[in-house]
Parts: sequence; C-alpha cells; structure tokens
Amino acid sequence: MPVFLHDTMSREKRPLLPKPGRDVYGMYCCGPTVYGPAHIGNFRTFTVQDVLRRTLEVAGLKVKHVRNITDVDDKTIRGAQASGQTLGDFTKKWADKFHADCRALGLLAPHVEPSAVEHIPQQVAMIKALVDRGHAYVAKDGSVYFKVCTCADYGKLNHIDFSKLETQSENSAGEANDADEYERESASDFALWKSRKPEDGANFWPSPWGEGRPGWHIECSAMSLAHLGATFDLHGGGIDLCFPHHENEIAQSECATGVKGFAAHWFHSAHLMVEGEKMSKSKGNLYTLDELVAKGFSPMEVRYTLISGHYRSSLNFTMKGVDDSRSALAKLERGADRLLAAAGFSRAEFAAPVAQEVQTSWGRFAKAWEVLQDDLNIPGCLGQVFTVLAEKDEPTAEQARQDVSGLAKILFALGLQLFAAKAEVAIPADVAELGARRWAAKQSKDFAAADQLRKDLAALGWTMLDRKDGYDLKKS
RNA sequence: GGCGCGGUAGCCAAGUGGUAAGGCCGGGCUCUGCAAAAGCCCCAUGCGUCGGUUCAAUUCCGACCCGCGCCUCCA
Repeated sequence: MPVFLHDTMSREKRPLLPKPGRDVYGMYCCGPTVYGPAHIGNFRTFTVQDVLRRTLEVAGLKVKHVRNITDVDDKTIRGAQASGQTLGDFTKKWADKFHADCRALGLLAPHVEPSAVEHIPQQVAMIKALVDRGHAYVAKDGSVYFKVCTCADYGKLNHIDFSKLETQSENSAGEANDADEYERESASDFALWKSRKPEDGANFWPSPWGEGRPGWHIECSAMSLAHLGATFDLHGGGIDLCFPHHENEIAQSECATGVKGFAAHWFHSAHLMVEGEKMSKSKGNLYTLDELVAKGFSPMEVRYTLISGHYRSSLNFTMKGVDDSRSALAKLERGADRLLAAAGFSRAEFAAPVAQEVQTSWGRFAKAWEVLQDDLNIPGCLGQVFTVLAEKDEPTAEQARQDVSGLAKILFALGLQLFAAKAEVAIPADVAELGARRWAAKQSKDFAAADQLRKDLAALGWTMLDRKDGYDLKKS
C-alpha cells in the first residue's frame, strides 16, 4: 500500500508514487532563508517534511529530497551589510547553524541542498525564457516582472480567480502594494529580476537587463528545474508559502518550460503557535532550538513535540507540551527496552537493526504503520504504538523480534532516536561523597542517618534514587 | 469581501454512521525502612449550539455561535 497524503491543489488525499517510468520520487521543499537562527516554527515544517521523506523510504520508495538554501534576498543582504560581512560569509554562518540544528533534531540531510546564489545563471536563463515567451516584461529601471495575466490558470493552487481580481491594487489593509515597484503593469505582477540598487552594495549580478539580483520566487523554480526537472512528484513548504510563493512558482515554471504539471502533489504544513499566540518578533516568542536546550529540553523532546500534532492543524507549542513529550518519550524508551529484552536484542541492535529475517515484518505494529501511511497521521501512529506497548500478553521471543522490527522502522520513520546519549551531568565530589555515605548508612540500617543524608543531598539540589543493588544521583 | 482551517475529558490530541485511541496531569494499588522509580488499575453516557436525515450521528446535511490562518516576498 502506498503512502497517502492530502494534496493542497486537488484538496484530496492521494497516493504518493513516482511518475510512471521513473523509479525515484522527487520532492522539493522550500528551505530556510539564512539570515539568523531558524526558529521552532521553521523546524516544524522541516521536521514534518523529514518524517514524510523517512516514511516514504520505509515504504520502499527511493526518494530524492531537494531543499534549497535561500542566501540572497532583502533580509540576507541587509543582514550581511549590518554585520559588515560579505553576503557569502554571512549566509554561510547561518547556514552552518541551521545544519547543526537540523542534525540535533535528527533531520536527514537532503540529497541536494542547492544555494540560490549558486543558481543565478539558471534563474537568469529562466527569466529570459519567460521574457522570450511573452510572459514577462522589462521595466524602465531594468527590473523584470512576471505578467500574471498571460498565465491563464494563475491561481489554480489557491483556487483564486484572478481574472476578476486584475484591477486589485491594494491589499486587505487598504495599503498600496510595494510602492517601490510602481513600474509594474498590474498589482498582481511580481518581480523576477530586481535591478541593482545602491543599498545592495556589492551584491549584484549581470543579466541581459542589466545588473541586479533575482526575485525571491524564481529561485525555487530554477533550482527545482535544475535538480528535479520540469515536472516532479511533490513540492512542500509552510502553509504561508502557498500564496503567493508557490502559486508564482507554478506560473514561472510552467510558462518558462511550456510543460504543465510542475509538481504533482502539494504538501503544506500548518503553522506553530507558541503558548497560544501567533509567533512574532514583537511578542518575543520566536524560540530557537538553542533557547529550548538552554531551558533543559533535549532536541529529541523538541522533535517529539513538533510532530505530536497532525501536520495540517496548527500546533500550540508550549513548555508544558515539551515537558509532556519528555515523559512520553521516556515511556516509549521503557516500552522499547521491554520489547528488546523479550527479543533478546541489545539497544545497539535496535538502533542499527534489525535481524535480517524480520526485516519486512511489522509484528504488532502493522496497524501503527498503516495509520502513519494515511496522511502522515503521526498522533494516531503514536497512539497505536503506545497501545501495543501496553498490551498485557508477553510476546514470545520470536514475536518480540518481529515487534522490534516493526517498532524500529516506525521510530526511524518518525525520526525518534531513543536511548540518545543524555548529557552527562557531572556529579560534584561533595554530592558523590554524601551519596556514598548514605548508601553505607542504609546498608547498615542506620535509617536516621540515611534520611538526614537524603535531606542534605536535597539541600544541594540532588535526589538519590535507590535500587536494589545500588543507587543513582540525579539533579532535582 | 475572497479562499481555507478548527471547536473531542484538567491540559495536549487521534478517530469513527453503531456508541469515544493515545500522551501528560490526577487518584488508587503493588513494590518499598523512607523517598523515588517502575508495574497494574481508575479517570468523557460525552465529542461548540440548535435543527434535519437515519433503525442508529460525535461522525452526514443545514443554520448559528466561537476561535484561527492566508489574501504579495512570513516555514
């Protein structure tokens, strides 16, 4: 059974399969603009895309995942100039940070990660094709605009009828749009090439229309064409990109190549709220991964939280939610441990599984897998996983091996790495000393002293957990 | 105004035309010198409101109330 996913364009749930005659499933995801640290809202989208890719791979598809780096636009240029760095140095710094965060969150690296600056010739070529075909025009200042009215089905992704909106010249707030782009023939037209301005500094490139830089939308069209071809299988991004960015991509690509059917499937993920409010700079609730780690959360706990809601519903990210995820993840680890014990596997075998003969089996997790394949229902899948882990009947070793195979694949698809090395908290010498003394007191049944030592430890912020054969010291 | 999403227990969150998964919290029990941890058990006659269709609706239809998103460069 193939993976099914809701498609924004058709508004239907459709199977994800490579185009006939192709054996690789090509997906293009709009990547980050590298002008600062990505926030958890960005990562919700990238994480959900990562789960989709992993799920497709577990389902047996060969996937080519392309995710660009936007390293030339207003924000990156402004940021570079403000920091006194070259655009390249500035964007490299933030791209590196992005990659570090991605690794921490367990995101698989895309197979291709094209840079917009490195694809300027391709963008220029595409703009030239659009001009040649009459879909774009050159303004007096050398900027080039896409002529929306030449694209009959413009608006098809968003189901907007632009033939009736052509005279629109202001946005919903009643403000005139983009005063500096007054040379556009229509308010719906958008920039393909922006002529060189003094504030761009050294960041301009040659083109048939003079020096300048590409508009934002054209980069994704050019890079997807370069790496996946004129048509490919799936295009993803945050829901905010649906309009106008993705609509514009369709128009540019289909008009430039003359081939309809740019992306066969559109995958949009809903936004994140933080503590019940929309994320925004002014509210100061744009959390970065670093900030959450500083609060004591692990990246895996953050990942669990980000995928714990269905991707098409907005998710309210709260600190309590990450706390809940910590408990849930711990429960998952305990369940997995029990299963491993029953199967006679070690944790290492679980992480790099799985006995050959059970590679294809799902054990009792077949249902969880089925649920995941149905529109990437991660919450439903997790619910099913917990249901199985709570089942009372002890599996036989053979059944447990099958279960381990199934669970390992599901956790791989979700990108949840269990038993991840937790940051080792160094135990101060005085705490270790108190612990040792308490253990000794307990062994000699001097409970009064043991209790006092427990209190002493608590005063230092430590908790002692007794086991049958020893004890652990934990920071409380 | 246009396009779209959602309202399910204290919190989070799946799902279904036949009577509500799961996680967190909470309560109980077992275990335990104590404290934890862990395991087990319990925890919505109810799914925004009002109508309709149906043998049967939380699930379909209609209306309404409430919340939210996008509508030109924000994942």
